[in-house]
Amino acid sequence: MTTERFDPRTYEAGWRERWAADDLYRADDDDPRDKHYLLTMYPYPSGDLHIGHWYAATGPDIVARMRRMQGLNVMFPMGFDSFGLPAENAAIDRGVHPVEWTEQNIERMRTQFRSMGCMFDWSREVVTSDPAYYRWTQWLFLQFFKAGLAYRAMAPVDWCPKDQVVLAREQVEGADRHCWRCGTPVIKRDLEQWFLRTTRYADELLDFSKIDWPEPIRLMQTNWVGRSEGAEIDFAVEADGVAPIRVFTTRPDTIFGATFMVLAPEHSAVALLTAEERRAEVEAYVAAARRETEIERMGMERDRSGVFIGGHAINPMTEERIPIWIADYVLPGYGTGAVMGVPAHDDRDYAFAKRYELPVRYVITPRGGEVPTDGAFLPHTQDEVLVDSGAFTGMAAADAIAAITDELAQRGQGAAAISYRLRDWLISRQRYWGPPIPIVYCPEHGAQALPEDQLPVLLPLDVDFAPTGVSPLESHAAFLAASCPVCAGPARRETDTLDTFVDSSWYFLRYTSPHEEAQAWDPVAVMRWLPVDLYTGGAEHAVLHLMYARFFVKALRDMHLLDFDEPFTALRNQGQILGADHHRMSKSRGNVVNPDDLTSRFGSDTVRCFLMFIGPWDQGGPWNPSSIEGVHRFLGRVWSVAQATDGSIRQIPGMPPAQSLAGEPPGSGGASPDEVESVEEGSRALRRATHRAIKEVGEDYAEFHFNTALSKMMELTNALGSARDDGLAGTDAYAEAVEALLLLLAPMAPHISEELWSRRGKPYSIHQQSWPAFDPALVTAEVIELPVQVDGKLRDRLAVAPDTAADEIERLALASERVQAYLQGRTPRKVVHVPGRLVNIVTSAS
RNA sequence: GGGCGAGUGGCGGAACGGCAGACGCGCCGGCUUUAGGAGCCGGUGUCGCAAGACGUGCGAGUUCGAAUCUCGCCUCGCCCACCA
Repeated sequence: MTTERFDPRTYEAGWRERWAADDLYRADDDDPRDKHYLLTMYPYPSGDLHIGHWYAATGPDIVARMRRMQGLNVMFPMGFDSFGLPAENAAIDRGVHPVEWTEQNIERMRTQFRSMGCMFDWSREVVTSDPAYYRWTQWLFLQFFKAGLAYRAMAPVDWCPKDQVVLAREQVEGADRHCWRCGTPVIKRDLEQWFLRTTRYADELLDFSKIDWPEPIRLMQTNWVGRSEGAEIDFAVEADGVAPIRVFTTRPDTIFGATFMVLAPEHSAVALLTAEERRAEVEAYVAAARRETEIERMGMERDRSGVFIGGHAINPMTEERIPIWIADYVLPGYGTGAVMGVPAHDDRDYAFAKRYELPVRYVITPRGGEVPTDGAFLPHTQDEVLVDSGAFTGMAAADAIAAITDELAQRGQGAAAISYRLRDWLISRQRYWGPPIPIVYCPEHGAQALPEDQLPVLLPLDVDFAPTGVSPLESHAAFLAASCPVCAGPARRETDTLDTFVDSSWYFLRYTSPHEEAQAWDPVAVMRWLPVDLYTGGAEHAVLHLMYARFFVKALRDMHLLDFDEPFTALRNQGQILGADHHRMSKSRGNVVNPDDLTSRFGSDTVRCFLMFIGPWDQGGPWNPSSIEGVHRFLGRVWSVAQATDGSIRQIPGMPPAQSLAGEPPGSGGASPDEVESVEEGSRALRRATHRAIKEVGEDYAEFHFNTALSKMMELTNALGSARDDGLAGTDAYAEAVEALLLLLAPMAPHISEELWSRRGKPYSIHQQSWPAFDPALVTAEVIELPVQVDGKLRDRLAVAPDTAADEIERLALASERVQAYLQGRTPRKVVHVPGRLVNIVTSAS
C-alpha cells in the first residue's frame, strides 16, 4: 500500500466545513449527560487574531474536547467584547464609524477563529455592542441602581488626559500611575461620576474557599481589597462646635506616642480648624495638592511636606495638646483621611516629625530592649512591650491593641474598626462607544432611572467623535432630549457610557441563552450551566475583570437574580507569548506574529501542537518558531505509522535488512519460532507503551501540561515506528496503539486525527468517540531497571520484574560485581531500598 | 520599599526528596540525491584517549540520598506602592 504524502492542506479545511455543517460542537441544553461549562476569555475585536489568541484558545479547546470524549456535555462558547475605545479612536483617526469598524473586525476574526479548528459553539456567540446585548447591560445597571449599589457622586477621580476619559482605580497601573490603555500618566480631577458599590462586598471578595483559583490571583485580589484591622479613635479638638476628629490606626497600642495629628489636605474639617493667621498658607497647600498629578505627588514623597494649620487636638490617653497638620501623605480615600502621628513607631510619621521638628516619644520597646537615646526610629519587632504608657506600661504590645481599644470604647472615644483599600468601582466613561447609562435628569426630580420598557437606550449613529473631554453624546440634541419618568416633563439624558468591564461582568451568563429577547438570561438555562466549571484567560485581569465578575455575581445573588456565589469554580491562567524581541506583541513595535502565514505553510494542527509544545502553558515565553519543523515532522510520522500495514516494512537503505515477516501475517506458519517470539515480545512492549501513554496524556491534559502530553505522544509514535520496522504493523497491538494515539491526539490536533481515523475506516467523528481507557495492569513496564547506588553514587543497574521480593533485590544488589568492586571489602552499614525506585548501599559513617 | 514567582546543556524545556537533561530544536557523522533541500539511521551536558571525575545561579544546612526541602545572598520577571 502506498500512502499519500503528508499534506494537511489537502484535508484540514474540508473537515472544518463538515464539523460546522454537522453542528458537531453545539451544546444542547436538554442533553441528559453532566454539563461542563468551559470558558475562555472573549477577545476585544482589534482586527486580527494574533498568535497569542491561538495560544490562549488552544489549551482550553484541548481540555474541552477531552471532557467531551469523556462523556460530559461540554459548552465552550466564544464571543466578542466589542465596546471600547479603539473603535472610537479608529473613527477619529480614519473616519470609519465604530459600528462599521467593529463589524468588519469581528467578521474577520470569526473567520480566523474558525481556521484554528476549535470546538467553539458559535450558535451561542455574544457581541456586547449589539443592542440585543447592551439592552440587558443597561437593564442590569438599573437593577444595581434600584438596589442602592449604583450611585453618582462627586469625587477626585483618575483622568487620562490623552484618552479624555476617567478611569477606574483598577485601570491605573504602575509606579507612574499611568492609563492601562495608552500609558499616559493620569491626573486627578474632581468630577461627578457613577460608581458601583464594590466595597460592600469587600469581605466576601476575600473568601476563596469555594473556588480553585491560582494562588497569585488570589493574592493579588486579597492585596487589592487590602483589609486592615485596627481601631477608629476620636480626638477632641480645640474649636467650639467642631466635632472630634476620627482617625484610623492599625496600632492603637502606640497611642501614648501620638504627638501630632495629620489630616489629608482634602479633609472636610481642615477649613474649620485652620487658624486665621495660617489660612493663606494652608489654602495654598491644599490647592497645590489638588493640582498635582499622582506622579508629582509621588515626587513629593521624599519631601514629606505638610503645613501646620494652627489648630490643636487632645490625645485621649495622654490628654496632651497636639498640633494638627495637613500633609499629602495622608490619603483622603483611605480610613478616615486622618491619622495620629506616632513618629517613634511609624517611619512615615518619623520622617515628617524630623522635617518639622515634632517631638518623638517612645512608647514601645522590644522586650528587654532600651529606647534609643539619639532620637532614631524604632522599627516594629515581634516581641514588644509598652513603656511610658500609663496603666498599660509593661503590657505586651499584642495584648495592648485590644486593651487600649476596649478602654477607649468604654469612654466612648473609639472602637475596633476595619479598613479596606478597595474603592468603589467607577463605571461612567465620557466616551461614545459603550452602553449609554439609562438615566435621565429632571430639573424637578433629579436623576431618575429610565423605565425598563424604554430600553435599550440606543447609541445614535450620527455623532461627532472629536474628543472634547465630555461624551460625544453631549452635543447630540435628539439624544439628549428625554422626559422625566416621574412628571413626564422635559428631562436631559445622561451622556456618559458604561465601562466595558461592565459588559464583561455578565457575558458568561448570556452565553446560556444568547437569543433570549424578553430577559437578560433564561433562569433555567443559567441554573443548568452556571457556575462556569473552568475559566481560562490572562492573569492581567486579576483585579479587573476577574474581580468585577465576582462582585457582579454576588450582588445579583443578593438581588435574587442568581443562586450561586462565584462565577468561576476553577481558573487557569495562560502565560503570555511575547514577541521575538521579548517584548509584548504590539503593532507599534512591529513584533506581532500572524498565525495565518504559519497555518498556510504547516496547517492548523502543526501550529496548535507547536504552541502547546513551547513549554508549560501557564508560562508563555518569547516567540521562537525554530522548532515548529520538529512538531510538523512528528505529525508526519503519525501520518506514516498510522497507515502502515504488515506489508509496509521499510527497508532502511544502507542498513542490514530488518528482521522481517514481510509478506506474511505475523505469527503465521512461515515464521521461525524466534520470529514469533520476537513479535510476541514486541507486542507486549507496545501494549504497555500504549496504556502508559493513555494514562499519562489524560492526566497531563487535565492539568494543562500540554507540553509533556505531546512529548509522551511523540514517544508512543516513536515506539510505533520501531514496532513497524520490527514487523508488527499487522498485529492487534499495533492497531490498538495507532487508534489510541489518534484518540489521544484528537484534542490537540483535531484534523489529522479525524483524517487518519477516517482512513482506517473508523466511524465519523473521532471527536464523538469515547476517551480511551487504560488497563492498570499494563501501565508499568515488564522489567524495570533499578539503579543501585553505593553511598549515593550510581554504580550499577538491576533489571528485575516489578514484583521481585525486596530481600531478593537487596541480595542481587549486594552480589553485583560492580557494587563489590566499590565496596572494596567494606561491610555495608545500611541498605536503603525504596521499592521500585532504587537501592542505596551505605558504607560511610554519617 | 513590600509581596509573589523563576534561575537546569548551544536553545525551548523534562524530572511524587531517589538514574539530572525525557521530548524536541540545533549541531556532528552516515545513507539516499547530479546538487541543494526533504527524508531516514546514529551521535551529542562538561573535562578526559580511557577508567573516571565534575555538573541544576552562589554559599551554608537537613537527609542514606537535594534541581526539588530550610536559611542567607545574587540575578531576572510580575504585581502593589505614602493604605496609617
